[in-house]
Amino acid sequence: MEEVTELQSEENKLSMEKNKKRRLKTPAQLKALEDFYNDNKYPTEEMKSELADELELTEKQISGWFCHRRLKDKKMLNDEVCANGRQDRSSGVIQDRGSGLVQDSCGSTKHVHYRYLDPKEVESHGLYNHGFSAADITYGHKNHRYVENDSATDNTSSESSSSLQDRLLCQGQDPYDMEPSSHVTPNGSLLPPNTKGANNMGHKPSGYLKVKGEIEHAAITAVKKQLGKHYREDGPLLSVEFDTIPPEAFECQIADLANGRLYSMYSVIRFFQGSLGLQMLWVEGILLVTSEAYYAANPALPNSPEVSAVKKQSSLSSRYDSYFTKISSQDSQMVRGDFGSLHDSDFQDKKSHHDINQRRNFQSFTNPLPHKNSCLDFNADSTGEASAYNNTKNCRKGTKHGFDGTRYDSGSNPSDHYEENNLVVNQTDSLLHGYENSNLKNVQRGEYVKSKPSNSVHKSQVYLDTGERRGLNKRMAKEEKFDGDRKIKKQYRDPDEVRVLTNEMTVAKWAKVDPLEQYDVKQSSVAELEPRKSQRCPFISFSFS
DNA sequence: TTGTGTTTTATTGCCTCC
DNA sequence: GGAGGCAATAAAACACAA
Repeated sequence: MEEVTELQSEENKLSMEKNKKRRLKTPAQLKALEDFYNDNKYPTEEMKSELADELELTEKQISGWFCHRRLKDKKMLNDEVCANGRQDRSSGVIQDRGSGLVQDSCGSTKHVHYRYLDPKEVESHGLYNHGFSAADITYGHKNHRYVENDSATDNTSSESSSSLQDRLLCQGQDPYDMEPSSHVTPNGSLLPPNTKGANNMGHKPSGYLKVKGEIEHAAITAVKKQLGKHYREDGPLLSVEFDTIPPEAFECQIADLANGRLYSMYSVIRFFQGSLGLQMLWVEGILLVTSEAYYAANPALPNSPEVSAVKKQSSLSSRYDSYFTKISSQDSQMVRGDFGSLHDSDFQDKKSHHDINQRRNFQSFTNPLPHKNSCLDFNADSTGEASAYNNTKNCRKGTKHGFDGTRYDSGSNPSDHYEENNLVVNQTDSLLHGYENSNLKNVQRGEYVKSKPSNSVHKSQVYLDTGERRGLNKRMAKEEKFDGDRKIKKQYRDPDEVRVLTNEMTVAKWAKVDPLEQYDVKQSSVAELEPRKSQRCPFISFSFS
């Protein structure tokens, strides 16, 4: 009898050990579970039973799996919120830290999951924004992710989570990009990117984050200062961090009906970025030029009526104005466009769907060396394939629509011709010599508001299909990255530009750390290089072959 | 090959709701 | 009080770099 009991005990022990030995679900099981989970996160007993039979698992296993799956979702959501919170704090532009968005915003209502917040990431990853806003983090998004997984062969929950996390965390290639879309109210207070952030009000970040918070208040003030009287309390929300130019901006095109050509809006933006060395960013409907030269006001905005008055405050802004003026006045055949229309309701919808991509993509459009960024450079390495699609457009745009007429005093040098893709670029000597000074001129403090761009250029939206767009974005990003690297090397070969480059890089580097210092550095850069500002304002003229 | 970190699975205790 | 869910924990499985 005792032997029987002992034997049973032994069997039970073995059974327990056998059961304790966890067994991985097969891919098919996981797929079925994931599919089911997508439809119903809380299956009933019957469902569990059916699923258990179907998958040859126990109901207990099914229940456990669903339980853990929900936990996983929750954890991932928290992680994402944390990531968002970190990038909010570290994006280096504008943020209201004092509002109480705290580091533990990812904590559950029950427990504070500090283990989900790696302090190291705050210092490392945190500096490289992930480009996810809280709005992006929805169950719908997740569901979509699972749907995608369904199409894959052997997709496990592990892979799905990894893919999402990759998207979240592996976008930090370039420290210059991907600002999240947190917002401040007109008075500068933070609109928490998530409700949990709000729930955690009262806590304050400590140490590094605390410092950041205080600094970014100043950044808000700085931008307000830029906006000056055009800042309206009742106006559109000022983005805490500069939104990147939406991909639609690069996709919408400007039609030159007379010549049967289309020029991308990206061409225009690239032109300003490259030729004028400006960093252009969307800030809630405002095209903001972060080198403090000017910003282009969206005519649709409440403050737009005041724009025309401001643009005359600076000769520099007048120059920019002239660009658009000439576009509108000289080329009457050009269909008039509207920068601001990028921010109409239609765009906003699109924007919400492409937030992730745009932040990711714009990284590639943001040249770390903006003052050397031009379509000339961009084309220099192009092979003529479609990957240079916008390069050509860029130059064409510049040629046909006022770039010639607004090249100020930079004489076109016919000898400097680069022919590529049926395009001839007339390179001015200013590109080679006085280029960086455009920054310096532009950097002068003041309010520069471009006159209504909507009256100057017109977009006729020609959207690529998703796949094509994705491919182009990818390719552009790749090329841009390569181009940027190449330009860095190129620039270092030019001793005359090394100093400027260093300054630029310093600014960029500092900007990642301290947005307030960024302003100081820029100003100091201006002061340091001020004596050279008499050089001709660089501009590039273009002409078609 | 090994150490380390991450993910997944199983178990357990606590809480809430009916 | 039982069922279901959540959260914590442990441990196996896995991935990956040195």
